[in-house]
Amino acid sequence: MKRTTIGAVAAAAGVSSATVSRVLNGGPVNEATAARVREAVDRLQYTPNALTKSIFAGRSQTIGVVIDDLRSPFYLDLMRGIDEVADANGSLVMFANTFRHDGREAMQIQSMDEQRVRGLIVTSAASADDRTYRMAAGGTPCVVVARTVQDPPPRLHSVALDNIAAGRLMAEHLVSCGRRSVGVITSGPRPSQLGRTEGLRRGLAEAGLALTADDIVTVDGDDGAEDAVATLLQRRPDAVACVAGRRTVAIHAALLSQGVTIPDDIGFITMDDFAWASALGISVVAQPAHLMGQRAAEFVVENPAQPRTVVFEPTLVARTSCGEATDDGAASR
Amino acid sequence: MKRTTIGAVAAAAGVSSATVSRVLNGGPVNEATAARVREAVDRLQYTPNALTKSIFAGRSQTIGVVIDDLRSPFYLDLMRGIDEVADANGSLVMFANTFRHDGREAMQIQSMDEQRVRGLIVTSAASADDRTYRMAAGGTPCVVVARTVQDPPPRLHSVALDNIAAGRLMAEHLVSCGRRSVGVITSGPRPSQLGRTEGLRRGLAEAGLALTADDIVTVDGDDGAEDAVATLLQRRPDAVACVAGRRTVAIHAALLSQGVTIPDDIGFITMDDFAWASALGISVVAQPAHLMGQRAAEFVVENPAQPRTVVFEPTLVARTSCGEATDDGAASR
DNA sequence: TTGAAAGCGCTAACAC
DNA sequence: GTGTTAGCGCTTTCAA
Repeated sequence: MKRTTIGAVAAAAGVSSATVSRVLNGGPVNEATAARVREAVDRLQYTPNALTKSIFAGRSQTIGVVIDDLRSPFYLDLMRGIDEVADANGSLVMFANTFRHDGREAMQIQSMDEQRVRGLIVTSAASADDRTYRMAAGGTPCVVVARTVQDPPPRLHSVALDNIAAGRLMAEHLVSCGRRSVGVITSGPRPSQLGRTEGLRRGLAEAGLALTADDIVTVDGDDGAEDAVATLLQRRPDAVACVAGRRTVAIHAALLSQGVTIPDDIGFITMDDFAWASALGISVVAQPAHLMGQRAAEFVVENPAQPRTVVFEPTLVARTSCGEATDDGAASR
Repeated sequence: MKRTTIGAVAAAAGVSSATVSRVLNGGPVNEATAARVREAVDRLQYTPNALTKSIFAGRSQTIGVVIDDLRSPFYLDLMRGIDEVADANGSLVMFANTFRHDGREAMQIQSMDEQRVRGLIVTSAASADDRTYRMAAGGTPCVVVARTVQDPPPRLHSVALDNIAAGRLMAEHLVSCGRRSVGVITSGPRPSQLGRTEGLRRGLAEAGLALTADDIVTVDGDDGAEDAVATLLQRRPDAVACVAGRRTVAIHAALLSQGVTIPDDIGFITMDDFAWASALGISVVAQPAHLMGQRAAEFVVENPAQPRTVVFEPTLVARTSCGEATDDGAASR
């Protein structure tokens, strides 16, 4: 199953392979010769080998993305943003899903490096940081998403969310809807989760409300949702704030299955907007995921040497799941 | 920004590059020499160039996926299935999103071919068929998803759904819930849509119910949902069947915004299961998307010469959006 | 404007 | 076991 090579085309057109290369990549070539070459390309159905090309360039035209969990609405939108600017820049995107399987991350990043990707976008845990540092040091622009890195070396950029502000937004909305004791669901001690929880704490504190360690529970995957919610409900909160966007479905289902009604018994707010949120009346704090993806890809394409960091502001999308907001924060449910 | 090459490692270890290659890829090497080489690899942080490797193999280890629209729950699950078997086979997946932008498809397939992907999985329109045929003819295993191809050449496989059965399932459920006049929403004259509509027609016919051309309207993107639903509602159907899974959100929203209540005024059933369907009580006919993705990737990995076709059976996931089902099909709402 | 030749980083024969 | 020598398919000097 031998493929047509540039040499075969050259032979068919009666020119040298250098000439074929020139007509394909735009060098100075006689129009008549060029026409002959193009005819041969068509006739032989020649498809240039991008792999070989990349050997010369030193790298491919592909942008690598190592992602946590494609199912999360946030990552989906992020991907679309990345894909858009990749496409606009003649790049393809190569993609690997870690499914939060630690250890897989490092291997996948390594694979991307072996593929000589034009740039790397990672949404993974800090565990893979040294591999990323190494890649950046090797000259590949890297972008860490959803997390800032301290003291980044050249070519290591980040695109993040102001998580404190996100938590604060949640708290303010909850308070303005008259909620006074909120339970928090987090997916673990990652920076984003910690930041949002801290924001929540501060926002609540400003209203004279305290958030104690007991008010915060950790979900362990979707399967842990029932347990987490049951634990939280024992403290009889009047609202639940979920700072782990990817667990929204499971937490919401658990809430309902425990027999509470939203927003009458309990208010509910979560992270990341999603298509069905509006049908369900679920209030959320949204990240500009699409924009963040675009920005990340732009960092790759522009490839600045100096490390860049951009922090986006979250926005509140108030619907009905926390009750009605009032200016003075009085209860209105 | 020169990268470490195999030659540099060889020099550092005082051996030839052939020996380095052997320790990396498992050839017969003296353990002492091997140790020295590995030390040099670590010290120099050598990352082999997968691109160059692929030149020899004639192709890369990457599986290409050209997808319609990542946002659709079906494609998301499909991707996860593909990714799983790719990962298990040491392959990465390279991905391009056409967003149904005709013409982009052909270009993206061409790009995949230039990347010498190990195999191609396409979910695209028939418009790109000749490019796919050509790739298959060139020796690259290709899998068309969600559509069967007639008279496939060697290495052109397909993974599809029994669309007629899907439509029939919808019809049967609707009928058993006592619905007698159903309106259908489709996204256009693609084989899958046509098949499901035909299945619906047959299923309804068996219950003595007719489906006329006026009962079928086409949505033009999410923005067309309001119009499509308004048109359909003028005929006062007692149920709406949406055979375009990707439009579920928009159609559902349009239904509500026109003031109908589900299932009291109108029954609603759609294609493809999704995480929130259960919270919303929406009945669906589901495709085994995850399995289909796995199967598609397996065809690529196994690379049989003979064209293979596998047609999956859809399943009904009955919830509450059509009312309660009864055995005799009497109304029960 | 074109061709010959060198070489990108690696693997695969073939000797030793 | 290990080194030498050819390439893989392409681009890129350098002459002509």
